[in-house]
Amino acid sequence: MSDLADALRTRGLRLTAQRQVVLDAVRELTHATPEQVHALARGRAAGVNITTVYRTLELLEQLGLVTHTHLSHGAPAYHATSEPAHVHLVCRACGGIQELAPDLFTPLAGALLANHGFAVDIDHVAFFGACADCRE
Amino acid sequence: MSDLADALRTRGLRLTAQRQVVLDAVRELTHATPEQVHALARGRAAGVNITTVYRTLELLEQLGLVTHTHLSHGAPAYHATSEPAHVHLVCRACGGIQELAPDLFTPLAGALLANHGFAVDIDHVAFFGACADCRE
DNA sequence: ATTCGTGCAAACCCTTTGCAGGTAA
DNA sequence: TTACCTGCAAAGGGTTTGCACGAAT
Repeated sequence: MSDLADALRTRGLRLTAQRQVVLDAVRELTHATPEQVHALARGRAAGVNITTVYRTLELLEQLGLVTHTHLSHGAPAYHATSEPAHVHLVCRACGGIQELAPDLFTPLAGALLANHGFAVDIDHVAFFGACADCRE
Repeated sequence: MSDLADALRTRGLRLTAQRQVVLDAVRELTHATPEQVHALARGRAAGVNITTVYRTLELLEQLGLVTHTHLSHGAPAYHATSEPAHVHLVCRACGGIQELAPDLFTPLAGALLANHGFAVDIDHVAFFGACADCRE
């Protein structure tokens, strides 16, 4: 039994082809926007509607199976929680995205919790700036 | 001569009442959305149009007089670059925003630059998570 | 007199909502 | 059978664009 089926079952919700396909798409794509998820999912389950993609992403997030970050001014980026946690470095010049293991970040997260009582959601961390190539 | 007049003059651009009023509004408000800037500015310069607010914010950002951050899913938050740099702690539960001196953050910024060649834009840093009150 | 800037309206993108029919359980 | 889920279409928020008038220089 899959994670999805379990999570749905324990809440009395239904397992549908659309939900399966949307979760699969998020897992395969990295930093996928709702539109990108839609593009992949619609080819697999006979025309999954964009509306359903939005509703399903929201549901999957409540179930704890996916999260999202804001990596640009526009659409949010979704990824599966089964991936290892990471922070994002977003270059404002070239638009490139680097993923980083959260190691460098954990001391700061600890300090924010100790000094300010603030528990950072590490999956939502994105730093904007200029990457090595664009800084020259 | 004001910062604004100088910056405009050196580029052959014109000083208008609207531009003055929009910059003043950003300086007075903290984390102001374009809509909030509009609300304040329109009362001062005989109905500044929302379109002009957007165009002026973009211009002021190019001139280096304001910057913006994304503190929520929706509208961006503008602030004047004359304010001291700070990072933002955004609570996803209550929506509250704390500002923090960047001290805690500078070691990480240094490490990102040294290890990854990435120059973080400190005015765009926002951490999402749960504040002390909402964590209980 | 020349540009540049503004207001208005319409278009645009992304997202949410209302509703009726379809489907998992 | 009975909720729940989906698709469609329309509405909604935030933002951008085209165009002609108006204003700074």
